[in-house]
Amino acid sequence: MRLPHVQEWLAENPVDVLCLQETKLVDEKFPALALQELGYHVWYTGQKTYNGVALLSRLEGVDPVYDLPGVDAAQKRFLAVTINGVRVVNVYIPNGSSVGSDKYDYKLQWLEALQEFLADELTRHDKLALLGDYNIAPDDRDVHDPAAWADGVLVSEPERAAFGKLQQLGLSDAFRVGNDEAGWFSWWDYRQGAFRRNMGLRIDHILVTDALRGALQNCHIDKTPRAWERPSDHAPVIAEFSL
DNA sequence: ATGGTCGTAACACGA
Repeated sequence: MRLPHVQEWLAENPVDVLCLQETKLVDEKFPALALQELGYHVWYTGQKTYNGVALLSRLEGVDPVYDLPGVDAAQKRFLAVTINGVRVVNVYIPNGSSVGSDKYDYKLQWLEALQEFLADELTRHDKLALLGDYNIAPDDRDVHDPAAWADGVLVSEPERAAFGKLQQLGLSDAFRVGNDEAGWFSWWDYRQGAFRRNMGLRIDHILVTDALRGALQNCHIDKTPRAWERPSDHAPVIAEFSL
């Protein structure tokens, strides 16, 4: 976790809720105090070197869940907390490595388990947001070079179908509520000067129920921290609601 | 050209 970057970003963007993925820290090493000092309640579940998710909130939260039922609990990729009546579900969906690999099969299984979890949660929560690193570019507008990426991991039809099933549960892609343009990305490879050349993918998303969609004021991607020194390869997605 | 970068960790691996 790049704590100085989180602190610097929050100073400019004092959001009510922040979801982090790939913290890559065991819980004993999570910088809870530094974030509490900024006025946040924190929840986190992590492991050494890989995965790890965290959730920050200015308001108190209840009913935390630290594992997605039905998948390997050793991989820390899931964290749900209810804040101000909104069920916030933070996910780090598996990357999948390459189409046809064991990791790809695991990704599709994980997405199936996520759909089942959400179908149940949605019976109890009118206002729900599913957000994080999905490792899926929903359609070709979300890919800098669709021909080069065709059928590869992050864009393959089964992955996009799984994303579609999440939408069919009644969830809307907040970014697409107000923007149908191609060429807006949230992740750029470290190689080949990909960020400078805007060779990216939009794989980080905020999906919301209709009750939240009605309160959505705007949704955008902040490319600023991707240009910082030693950055994350992702850029934050920001959604604003009037609740 | 089946490459390239990054971080952690270890001389490889996952992203």
